[in-house]
Amino acid sequence: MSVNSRRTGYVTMDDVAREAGVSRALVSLVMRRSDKVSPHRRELVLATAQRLGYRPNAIARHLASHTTNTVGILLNDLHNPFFAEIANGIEQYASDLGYRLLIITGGRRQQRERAMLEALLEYRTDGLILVSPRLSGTEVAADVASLPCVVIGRRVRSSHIDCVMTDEALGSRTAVQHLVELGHERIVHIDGGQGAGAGPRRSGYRRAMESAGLARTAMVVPGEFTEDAGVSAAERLLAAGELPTAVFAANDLVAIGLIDRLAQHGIRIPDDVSVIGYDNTFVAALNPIRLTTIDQPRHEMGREALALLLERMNGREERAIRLHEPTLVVRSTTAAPR
Amino acid sequence: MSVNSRRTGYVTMDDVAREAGVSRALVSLVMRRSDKVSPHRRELVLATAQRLGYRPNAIARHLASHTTNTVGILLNDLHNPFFAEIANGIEQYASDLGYRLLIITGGRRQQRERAMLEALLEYRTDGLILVSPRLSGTEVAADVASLPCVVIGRRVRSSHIDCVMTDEALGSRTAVQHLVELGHERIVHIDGGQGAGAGPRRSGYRRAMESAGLARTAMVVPGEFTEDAGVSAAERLLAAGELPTAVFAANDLVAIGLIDRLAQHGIRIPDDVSVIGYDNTFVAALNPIRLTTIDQPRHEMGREALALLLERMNGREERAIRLHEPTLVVRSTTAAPR
DNA sequence: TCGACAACTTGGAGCGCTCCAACGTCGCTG
DNA sequence: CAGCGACGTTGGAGCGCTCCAAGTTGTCGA
Repeated sequence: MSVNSRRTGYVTMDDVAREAGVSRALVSLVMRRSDKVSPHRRELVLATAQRLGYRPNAIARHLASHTTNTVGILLNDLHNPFFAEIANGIEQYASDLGYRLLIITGGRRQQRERAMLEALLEYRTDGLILVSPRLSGTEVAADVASLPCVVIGRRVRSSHIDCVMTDEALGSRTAVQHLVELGHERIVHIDGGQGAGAGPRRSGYRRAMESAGLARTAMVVPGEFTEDAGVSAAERLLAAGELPTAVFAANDLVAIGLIDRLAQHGIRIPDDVSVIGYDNTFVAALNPIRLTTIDQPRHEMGREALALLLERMNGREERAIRLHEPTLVVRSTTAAPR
Repeated sequence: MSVNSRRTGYVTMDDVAREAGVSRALVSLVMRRSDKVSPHRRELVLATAQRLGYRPNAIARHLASHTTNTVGILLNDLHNPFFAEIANGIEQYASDLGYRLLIITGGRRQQRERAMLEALLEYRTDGLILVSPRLSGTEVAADVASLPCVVIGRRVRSSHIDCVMTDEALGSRTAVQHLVELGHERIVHIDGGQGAGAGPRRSGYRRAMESAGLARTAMVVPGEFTEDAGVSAAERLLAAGELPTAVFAANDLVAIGLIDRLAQHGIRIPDDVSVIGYDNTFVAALNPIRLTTIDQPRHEMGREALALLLERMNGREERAIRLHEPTLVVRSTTAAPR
């Protein structure tokens, strides 16, 4: 056993080189699949590496080459299917390209998100994708400075950060229009509070109601992006006495919580109240639920974020904003009012 | 601007040292929060680092210190809530401890899982957590060799690999017993095919049926861990003519697919057929679904896997197997047969 | 047969950090 | 006032790899 492998427990490039009787540089070339190595030598090196159980050390490679082949991802919350599906989209494309993902979740608190972002930056990944970050735009921009960076789900005004978003205003308008076309007038919006995208959805709702001539019946119930918030909102509506004929929920989870509580009170969906969600996560598609909702192409958005990142790495300087068009998915929770 | 920062675009420890008029080693000590630095110097260094915008390079640190403070996670599929919830459990504990997670998903194919594991190993993470790997136990054992490793969701017989599992046989028995106690006799099992845990659940079902004296009515419908498999199974049952009075599905998704298709045929759940799932992912708890199921403490399992890993890193030699007790969660999809 | 030119190889200088032996300094003790 | 720890601090030798300038071969036409 060589000196090195005795030290660290790992076989190193030096070990392979010594054993194969070639130089370390040659082994390096073989490992990097250079075509400047004669077939004979290549085979010799590969066979030796195999025999010794050599595995390249990515850490050392990264340090020496100043490139990591890794993209850092800052997620809000793995638990939320919306984020998981975006991550999945990134992941699949990345692994096709031979990129690795370093995933860190920021958790609910802004404070922690900052710490996590800080940690992520220490890894010197080739780029960064932030999914619905809670941090302020200026803070993000300052932190990531020179690193290629793409933000998903929010607009960040900084010339060196790209954004992948959906047109939230259009999404809201589409939702409201769908309900209006069915004949609804009393349409309530349950919002997403501080969450990313909540603001634009809320104002989109307001404008859509106005342009439909329904400004006077517009009403926003404060919420959050959770099922519980939907339950609370339902209770609030029930307590208020007269129910609206339709509800536009900030996301699918809110819609589901709402529907459940209303159902418990004998209110039928969509007969008595129509409900539309947002995101079209796989949960909305589940058959016992069959929620009408606004689709965001999560998979595609993840994929595109990575694509933009690669463009940046390859030198693109000008800023890119990708605005996806949200689309209406009609299922079983909306119908004409009685 | 120093030589270094001009080269790589980053401020290095040398830059800070030079600027502060101390040695690089001192800066290193400060960055590692050593208490062998005088308060005066510490402050000087920190202030200088702050001023220059210095951020430690984790890559270099890892190479020099032979420890990464990072744990590698190999997940089957981020999209499946079961895995996402386990990852979430690991993540929360890890970030409390200051550990990072390098998450890689193996995807469906075994071939790709092998490549991903290989890639993960190159990162020389301090440890490895494999969640329901598809690779054979011997292959896993050979690959991870000397690295601390914990497998979740499956038994791997290798003295240097720990396992965190639930007692699948007990889970199956619990499910069957619940149905038997309600008065069911014709209980069918839809299995998980090749997936991790499918085998033990299947045989657990068989044994439970036997000991309930129902061996003759036992029947296994081949499936997979997906909603679609549940749909197919439902069609198969419908085509077979006489329906069982109860179904034990391999997991929640299968149960949901099954319920949906049966419902489409006018079959009421649980009035006509009782259905019980497995996993108790958050989907099962959603109110429009309210699936009776067997709970696996996913969060806790993730947490424990990491805890075991840390023990290994701290020198534990003997093997640990943690067997969690699955528990019955009764909701609205099971009842006495008519 | 010789030189030129490919095609391959190689030594060595880093990458940015950790770690350790060694080196001041000091305030004290005898 | 020499001698001695204790405490801070430092230089330098790596960690395992990449990358490049500088060899070393081999081939081929003149």
